[in-house]
Amino acid sequence: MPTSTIPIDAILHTLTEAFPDHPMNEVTKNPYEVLIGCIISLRTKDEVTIPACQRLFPIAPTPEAMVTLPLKTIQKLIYPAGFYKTKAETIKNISQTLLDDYNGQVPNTIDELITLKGVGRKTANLVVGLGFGLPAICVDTHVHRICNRLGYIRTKTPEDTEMRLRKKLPAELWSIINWVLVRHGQELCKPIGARCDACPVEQHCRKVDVKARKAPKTAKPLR
DNA sequence: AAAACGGGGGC
DNA sequence: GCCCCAGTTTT
Repeated sequence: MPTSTIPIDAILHTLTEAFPDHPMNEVTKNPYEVLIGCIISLRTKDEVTIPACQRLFPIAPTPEAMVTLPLKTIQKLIYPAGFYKTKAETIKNISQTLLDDYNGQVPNTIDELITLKGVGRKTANLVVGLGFGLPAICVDTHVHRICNRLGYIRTKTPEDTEMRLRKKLPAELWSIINWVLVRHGQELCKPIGARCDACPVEQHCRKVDVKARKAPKTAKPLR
């Protein structure tokens, strides 16, 4: 009984065993801290982001506490995460906006979240999914690539992918792809040189557009 | 759609 | 030094 449908739920279930939780949710599930953690994580690896969060959150777990911290203090706490000056300003600015416009609460809708300066679609979706536990899809290049590589969908841009996933994928599976597919993409299902040998879901994969690593050049022509 | 922006980390 | 990085903002 061959089926033309990719068993996406089985694939996600298998990958969830490999990547049980989003790193940020191992630090906090508090919406405010998730939001601030997302700012710290911009263009920054998890292993640097997490310690920065663990230094900052105990000192300033709320917008009220955060706005009392001098900018320099925030900068120092998050320093190794990079972009520390901009990030500190963004963190303080967001906290003040939450106090001014949202009674100190983090809004739980994409539309409201993206009005905060420094918060875009990706961060907004992570806050909704990780902070509030609501269905949210955060499509990046990894998710986009893997969904197409599996043959689950065929789309040109991450935006298209997000739209298609909203239609095709059951809402209860939305938020888990935020970390499962990203992690999978970072560690195994890479853009070039995918490690299909170690892939736990290779049996389900159609390997659309899988690129091998280019053979190393054997010799440079001398002259 | 593409560039600008920003700074530490890996190599 | 040079390039990368789960992004956001501006042109």
